[in-house]
Amino acid sequence: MSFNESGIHGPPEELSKWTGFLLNWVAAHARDAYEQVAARVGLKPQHLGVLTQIQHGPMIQARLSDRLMVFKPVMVTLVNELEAMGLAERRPHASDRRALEVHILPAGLDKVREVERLSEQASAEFFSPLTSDEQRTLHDLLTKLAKDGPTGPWHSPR
Amino acid sequence: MSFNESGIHGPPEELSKWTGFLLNWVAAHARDAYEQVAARVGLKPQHLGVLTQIQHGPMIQARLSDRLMVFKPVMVTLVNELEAMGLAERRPHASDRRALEVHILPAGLDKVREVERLSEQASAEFFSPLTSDEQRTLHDLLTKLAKDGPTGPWHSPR
DNA sequence: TATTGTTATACTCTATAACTATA
DNA sequence: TATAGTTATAGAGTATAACAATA
Repeated sequence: MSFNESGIHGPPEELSKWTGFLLNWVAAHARDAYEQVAARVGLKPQHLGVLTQIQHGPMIQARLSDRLMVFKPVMVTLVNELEAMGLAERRPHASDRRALEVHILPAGLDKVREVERLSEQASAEFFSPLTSDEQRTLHDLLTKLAKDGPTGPWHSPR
Repeated sequence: MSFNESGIHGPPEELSKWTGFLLNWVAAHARDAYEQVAARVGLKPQHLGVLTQIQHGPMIQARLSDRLMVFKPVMVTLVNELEAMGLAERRPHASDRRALEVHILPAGLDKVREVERLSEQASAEFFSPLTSDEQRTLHDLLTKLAKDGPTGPWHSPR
């Protein structure tokens, strides 16, 4: 975990006051765990974001930018890298000659499946301090916050 | 909220699978809420981190670096800024002539108190989709993860 | 006039290195 | 030999601007 992607400030001792601090602390470690999973297959989380989005069918780059909430220039780089690794490829769009569809390749699908396996393991380990019931409860509570909270809709970059 | 401090990737729709994704999504918004609180008193979260640490007594810079998990050069800048704003000041350490104690000033204490007030409001609003019982439950579950989980001890930068 | 993809560029944040002074 | 503070600098990551091609 890099410094201060832990969010806000400070180690656990003083996180107890605002639940939000605690939330950030735990989330930072979850993020870290997932980053490690991605690293194990030689990818960054964003690469997996793209592969996951296109695993059941192609998507044009602009849509990927929107969905993954990254700026267009970043998506250019990500797709370049995925092409270089032979995990995905750009193909011209049938009707819109401006657009490029990003298709997943067999090797890309393999990566997705391996990461699914690894991240299920990682997730199980990460939440192991909680019972199955507690894990369900946590999931429900977070879902409520994500749905009803001020985490509203999203407007994409350009 | 800046893009991808949302963590990992993607908007809420697909966050349901791994609780960790959900966790990150919600945490990003909590972080954002707190950043807005800090911004309302003209500070960054890290400034408040420093002020909070020294509100009940001075601390030398190196300790602040450790506690807030930021690199030494960052702490130099933060304390410079706090001094420029008249919220804190450096004073020589009594016995160790290498060290500088960072003391909070009256204006700094005022800021801390105002932020406490504002962030209690913000917190209440943020977690309002949950009942008081649910909020307590969430706090307990997160505490368990922070305490027993792989969020282990910390080794400070230099 | 707006959108897609790309390049180039700026800005911020994170991290390291090197140095002085002191322990 | 190690620690405290500072300066300088390198490197990622994030964001904007501008352009050509197409809608």
